[in-house]
Formats: sequence, C-alpha cells, structure tokens
Amino acid sequence: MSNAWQEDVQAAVAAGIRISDQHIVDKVRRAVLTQRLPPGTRLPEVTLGEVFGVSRSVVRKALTRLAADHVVDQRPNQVARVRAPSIEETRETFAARRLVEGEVVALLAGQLDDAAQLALEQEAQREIEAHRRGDEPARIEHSLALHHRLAELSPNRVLGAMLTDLILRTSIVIALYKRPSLASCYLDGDHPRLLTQLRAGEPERAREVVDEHLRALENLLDLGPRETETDLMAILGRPSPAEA
Amino acid sequence: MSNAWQEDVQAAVAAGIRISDQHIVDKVRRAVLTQRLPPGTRLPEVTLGEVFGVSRSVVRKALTRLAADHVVDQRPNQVARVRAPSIEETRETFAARRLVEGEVVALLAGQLDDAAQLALEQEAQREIEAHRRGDEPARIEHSLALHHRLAELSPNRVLGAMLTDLILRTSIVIALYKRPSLASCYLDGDHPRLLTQLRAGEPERAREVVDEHLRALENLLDLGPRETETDLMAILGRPSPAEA
DNA sequence: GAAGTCATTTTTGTATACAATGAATCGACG
DNA sequence: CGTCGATTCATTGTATACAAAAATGACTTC
Repeated sequence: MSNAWQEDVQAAVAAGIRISDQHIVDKVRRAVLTQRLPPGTRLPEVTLGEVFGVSRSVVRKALTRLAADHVVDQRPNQVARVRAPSIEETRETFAARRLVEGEVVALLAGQLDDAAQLALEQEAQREIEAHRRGDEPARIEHSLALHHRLAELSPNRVLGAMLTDLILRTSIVIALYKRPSLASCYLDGDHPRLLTQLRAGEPERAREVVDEHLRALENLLDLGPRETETDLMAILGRPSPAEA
Repeated sequence: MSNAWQEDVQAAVAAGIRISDQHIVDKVRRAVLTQRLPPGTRLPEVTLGEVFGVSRSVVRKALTRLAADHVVDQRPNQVARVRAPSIEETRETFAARRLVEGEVVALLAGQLDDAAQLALEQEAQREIEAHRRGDEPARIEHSLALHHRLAELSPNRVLGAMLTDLILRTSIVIALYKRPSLASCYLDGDHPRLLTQLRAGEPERAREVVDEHLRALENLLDLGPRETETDLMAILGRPSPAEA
C-alpha cells in the first residue's frame, strides 16, 4: 500500500488543497487508469482516509461513487477492491462503446465549429508526436483526451455522459488485458482518419471509422478464454453424466 | 412531507424488515416513478432517516447512489431534491434509449428461448388486460416489466444495465411531461408487434419497431418549449395583450 | 415602503465511537 | 499430519456529536 501514488496525494494535501470526495474519486480513477492501482487492489477505508487526510465518512462517499462508476467493487462487509472486469464483460463493454461512440461521431459529423475541430486535431497531432518519441504515457493521455473531447462535444449530453463512462471502462480493461508483448496500443492513422470524416460531414463513414478503430483496438488485447470462478463452480458443482 | 408514501414505509419498518440503503434507494425510486414524489420534492436527510427508522449515514449513502442514478440532485450544502430533467434532456434521453434498446432487441431477435418469450408475451397480455379494464397503474407496471425484462435478457450485460437506467429515466420524464388530457400513454399493439419480430428473428425489423414505438411515446408528451426562470422573467415583464 | 443586514434556524459536512461482521490465526483433536 | 473449531484481529456498518454552510425571518435604515 505504500507506493508512489501516496506521494502525489500527500504532496497535494501538504499544499493545502481542500480534499473532498470528488478529489478522491478523481485521484483513484486516474490511478486505476494508469495502472498504479492494478485490479484487485484492496482499498480499505481507514488507509485511504489516512492517505488523503480525511475521515472514513468522506472516503465512504467516494467509494460509493466509484462503485457506481464501475471502478471499484463494493460488497457488503468486505473491503472495496479495484474492479477487474471479466473477458466477457470486456467484450461487451467494447460492443457498447462501438454503438455509443459511433452514434456520437455520426451526430457530430459536419457539425463541429473550427475551434472544436482544431482542438481535436491538435490532440491527434500530439498523440502522433508522443508516439514518435516513444513517450507512451503522453500518447495515452492525448488519445484519451481526444475521445473524451468527442464525448463532451456530443450534442446529446446523455449519450455523451454514457460515452465518458465507457471510455473509462475500456481504458481500464485495455490496461488489464494488453498483450505484454505490445509496447503500445497505438493504431496508426485511425484518429486522423476519423477527424477527416468528421470534417467532411459524412455521418455513416465516421461511424464506420470508429467501429473499425474500436474493433482493431479490441483485437490488440489478449482476450483468450481464461478460467473464472464461476466456470470452476459449474464444473465442480454438478457431476458430469459420465461420473456415476 | 406527510403523504401516503410514508405509510407504506412505516408499515415495512414495523414488519421488522431490515432497512438498508438499498431498500431506501428502491423505495424512493419507485415513489419517484409513480409520481408519489414529484420532481423538485425536497428530501432532507433527517426526515428520510426518521421515515425509514435509520440514521443519516444510511440515508446519505442511498442519496449518493440515487444521485448517481440521476434520480435526485445532490448539490453541496443543499438539500437533495427529486430531479426534474429539462425538455432538452428528455429528448436526449429518448434518443439514447432508442439507440440502446434498438440494439438490445436486435441482439435478442430469434435468440429467445420459449420461457423467456412466453414471459414477455405474458407481460404484454397483462398490459392489454389492465388497459381494457382501465387500471392504469397496473398497465404501467406491466409495460415497465416488459421493457425491464428485455434489459435483463440482453446478452450484452453492459448494454442491459444501460438500458435499465434509461428505462427509469424515460419513465420519470413521461410522468413529468405527460399531457394532462391523456388518460394513458398506451400505444395499442406496439408491444405485441415487437414480440412478433423477436420471435420471427428479424433484428432490423425489431430495431425499427422499437424505434417507432419510442418515437410515438415521445410524441405523446408535451415537450413544447416551456418557461424556464428566464422565460418567466420575459413573460412577467411585459403583460399579455389581453390583460389590459 | 423597500432594501439591506444581522441573528436564528435548518440542514448538510465531517469526525469519531461503538457494534457487527468476516478473515486469519492458533490450538486441539482425530 | 491434516482438519475442524474457537478465539483474535482487521474492517465495515451504523449512530451520533459537533462544525460549517445556507435558508429564513426580523429588524433597522434610508
């Protein structure tokens, strides 16, 4: 529990910044996203409280909100843990994101003002540069920022909020299931290609580009079938017909 | 604050049923859905605590979760209130639900086993009967149950959970914006038509039926531009022509 | 009479104490 | 030696006390 993560937080506390449940939510979310808090990590209330310099009341509210955001598992009488979505849920999350982000970019195609379009292209450009110089954390940062901006720009705010949630959840599972052999989950040209379609104002082409992009991303992951508790239960629970 | 709603709850408490934050969430959600707690209603923590016979700790957790579910507004240092989504948000919620529920039924078409299909048809039948005898609460109950079952049956659980959320939110705004002249928001034949397509296994037809159903439902609402505070200002500022 | 200001009250924010639950450890027994 | 069981420890669940903030209302002043 005493890792680099603590230092950031304690620095912030020392700097006199007011800590509220929102701060804790943000910090933990970021830490999970960047895998400084790997899935399964225990998050005891008192420990978190000490780290942030607040009491359990505040921590509890933060954990409840993180549970609503699918970032942590909060089960009765048990310590909260960083959630580790299953392979199946990972596939389903990607499918949901394809649907929602596809719709968002279809709505957005041809509707962006110059400032918004430029901001998106800037993020794409910076992602490319970060990739060129091999700065993977920066690349992820800009890639996330681009998608996050799309969610914010969505004319349908309900869909936008749903997309924000799905971006977070896919990021978590990407960190979780990334093939160790791959240095990066960078898909060359995908983001610029999307921006071209957005500028051209072709909703269905934009939707297709997003769909392909997310499918390619999912294929970069190692989602081979893996043993889960439930499968084991099913197998051990009821004897097979051959067993009598 | 002393309405029929309290009685139900106090009965439950008296019956010795254990009250937890989940119970409070359920109860409030139901009460909001059935408009026993109309939008804007103040939900002070102590009052709620007294009603349910628990302390503020439990109530607070429930309110936080209800806020995450978009049922209540929880703003710092202010009493939580039942949320009243704007007209714009209502339209966006319907659009989101068309997208998600359309996808869910497309996934479901031709994939339902007999038990599931039968359960759905039973709900549809009961809705029709309730409508025939003019029992609107029962009709709503069965209509909601049908859609809720679709969400549960979704092979993609992530989409299913999103749909559950959207069903709740649309129900709230239907109660909020229903034309007073209409006795019911019943659309004759829509649900049986959907079930036919599900059984026939035609994903795209099922998607279309859902899309049309939800558009028709939205059109039953009174979503004309309404006075917000600013509009009120404008109206009260200048007397109407007939008023002199 | 209207507007601003200050005290009062209501309500939420936070910390903490105690109860209850679950996990872990150690020991006894087969 | 392994397994079952009870005790101990760690951790969450709940209630409550106090602090801080916002809403209310009365009062003063112009």
